[in-house]
This record gives sequence, C-alpha cells and structure tokens, in this order.
Amino acid sequence: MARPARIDRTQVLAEALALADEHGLESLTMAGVAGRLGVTPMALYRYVASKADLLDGIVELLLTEFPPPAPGLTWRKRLGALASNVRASARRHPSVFPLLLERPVATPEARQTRAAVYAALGESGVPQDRVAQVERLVSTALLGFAVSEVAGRFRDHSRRQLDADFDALEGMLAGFLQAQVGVETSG
Amino acid sequence: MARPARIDRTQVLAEALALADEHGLESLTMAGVAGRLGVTPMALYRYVASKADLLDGIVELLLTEFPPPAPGLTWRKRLGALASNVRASARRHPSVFPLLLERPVATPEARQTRAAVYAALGESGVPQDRVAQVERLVSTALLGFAVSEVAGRFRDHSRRQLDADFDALEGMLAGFLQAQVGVETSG
DNA sequence: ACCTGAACACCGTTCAAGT
DNA sequence: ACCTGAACACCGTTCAAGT
Repeated sequence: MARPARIDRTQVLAEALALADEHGLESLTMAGVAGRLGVTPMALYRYVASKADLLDGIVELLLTEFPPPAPGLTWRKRLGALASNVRASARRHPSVFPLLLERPVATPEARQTRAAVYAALGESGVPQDRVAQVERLVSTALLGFAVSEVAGRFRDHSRRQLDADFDALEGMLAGFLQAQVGVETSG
Repeated sequence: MARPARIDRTQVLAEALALADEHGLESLTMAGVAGRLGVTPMALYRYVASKADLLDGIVELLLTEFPPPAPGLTWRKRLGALASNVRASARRHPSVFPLLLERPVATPEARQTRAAVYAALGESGVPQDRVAQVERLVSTALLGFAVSEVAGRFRDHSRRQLDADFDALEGMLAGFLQAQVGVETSG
C-alpha cells in the first residue's frame, strides 16, 4: 500500500547542503544527512542513487541561487547583479561552492542563465560569433575568483581587500567586453 | 639502532600523486599509496601526519612544476611560459590540480614564483602599488581556466576549442595589463 | 629508527524483511 | 511504497610490539 513519504529528494539535498555549510564538506556524510531528517542512512537511497549523486544534486541546488537577472535593467546592471549573486552564493556555501568548477552542469536553470548572459553580451556589442567564448572566459574568471575567496588562496585576506579585488575583477571583465566590440570573426 | 629507511616523504608524495593521476582522486588511499611502495599503510604515518597532510604535500609538489621562468626573456615571454607551464601541469594532474585553488599555499617555491611575476608585471609598466592585485587577478583567471579545462565545466570540449579559449584568455589578460599602465594609485 | 599486527571507529552500500 | 536491521567491504588512524 502507498504510504506517505516522510522525506523527499529536495529535503535530502537541502539538509545535505545545510550540513556542509555548517560543518564542512568532510562532515557531509550519509548518516549525518539522515540524522537531520530523523531517518536511517539507508532511507536516503530511495532519493539519491549514491553519494556522488547527492553531490551532483547539491551543485544543481546551488545553481538555483543565481537565476537569470530581471529584464528591464541595462545589460551592465544585469551582468553586475548576476556576478554579485554568484559571489554571495559562494560566501553562503564556502565548502561546497568549489564543486561548481569541478562538475559539468547542464540543468535547465544553468542553460537559462547562460542564455541571459548571451543576451546581455549581445546587447553590449560583442559580435554573435564571439559571445559563447566571451561568456566562458568571463564566467570562468568570476567562478575562479569566488572559489579562491571562500575556499582557498585568499582565505585570510581582509574583507576590504577582497572587495577591492572584486571591483578590479569587474573592471577587467568590463574592459575585455569593450575590446570585443566590433571585432572581426575568428576561430 | 638506526636502520636505513626504505621510503621517505618525497617518495610517498610522488607515489600518491602518480596514483591520483592514474586512477583519480577517490582512488588515492593510504593503502593504495603504501601498496605502491611495498609497505603497510601504517608505515606512511612516519612521513605524513595524516591524509590531509598528504594532500597538502601533493599540492606543494605540484607547485614545483612551474618554477620561475628563465630570466633573459622579455617579460611577455616569461609570463607566457609560466602560463603554459601551469596549463601543462593541470593536464598532467587533472584530478589533483583543483586542490591548488582550494588550499592556501605559502611555500618558498610559491613565493619565488610570485616574486618573478611581480618583476615581470613591473617591467610591463604596471605601477608598483597595483602589482600585487594584478597578480592575484591574473593568476586566479589562469587557475580557474585550467581547473575548468581539466576537471570540470569544459571537460567535453574539443582540444581545438580549449586552445582557442586559452589564446583568448591570454589576450584578455594582456589587455588588462595594458590598461593598468600608468594608472594612478587606488585602494 | 623504522616497520608491522591487531584493533577501533567510521564510512558507503546491498538486500531481505517489515509495515 | 517507504523505511529499517543486519551485514559487508573499505577507510583512516592508534598503539604496542617486533627488529
């Protein structure tokens, strides 16, 4: 007989993310997640295929934290808002955020956000045949900075310096966009 | 009585790195490393304090793969050579390279390489009081790209496209340096 | 000084069994 | 349909003991 489920996949992923946020990635264990849900570890395997699948799910959950920016703003403000969202998300989830750089993600949300970036880049004057590459370089630089800031190389830098670096990063990327405007076709 | 040691720390780190390169990070286990050295897992604890320490050691070993570029070249060629070395190292060690972004490193080698970059940036015309920040942004973009390329988001891109992206990245960074030349002091 | 055997706590995962 | 108990292979780590 159908019994009402006490948990679902969304809850599993949410508790897993919360656990990692609070106690670090090495505390993210099946038993730990199960404990938070008042359930035995084995019950989780109805909702995630394995721990690797659990991690993939967390990464997809992370992606929902920077949705496509609201239309109506200038392309500049839209890209700026997106960059701020990414950075804020990294700060909320320091131990899990690096996974974003290590796993290829192709969820509908990710695709939608990328499409929004494409549109903004197009408006900025970047030629259509360069838009995809420019998006890759810009998002890579942004993600690399966010990871360095929260999980690594810049861990003991002051907040003041990190903010200044982030501003400089945005300046670098803005200059790069500018330089692409009106450039001829290339590989 | 002093007996000759059958292994030393360098060997432990080298075998650990080789194991990760060949079979991935999740195969990097104390028993696995020990097996390669013909020794029991417990023997390793004379040379590494813990598995975390082993990973730190591997990261330090990685850093030795991109030493300061040979003097005598122009600053442009020195930075280019360094960037190529970093990228090549990432390709050799795809599963371990991401750790570089996640762990703060302050070995003498790292310091020496950074000093070489500072010197090159100075020669390029970047004002002294901006050199440190510029180095941070440039190396972050480079590492972020290398990680994306070997361990993550760009995993299934063609070699041709990756090479084109790398060229474009170098162009972006060169443009950024150019823009710094003669800029006034800032925070 | 260097390595091993035995032992421990912990982990992910399976499968048959319970409701 | 959903969860659990028992069980397994594996992992990092300790410590006392051997040479």
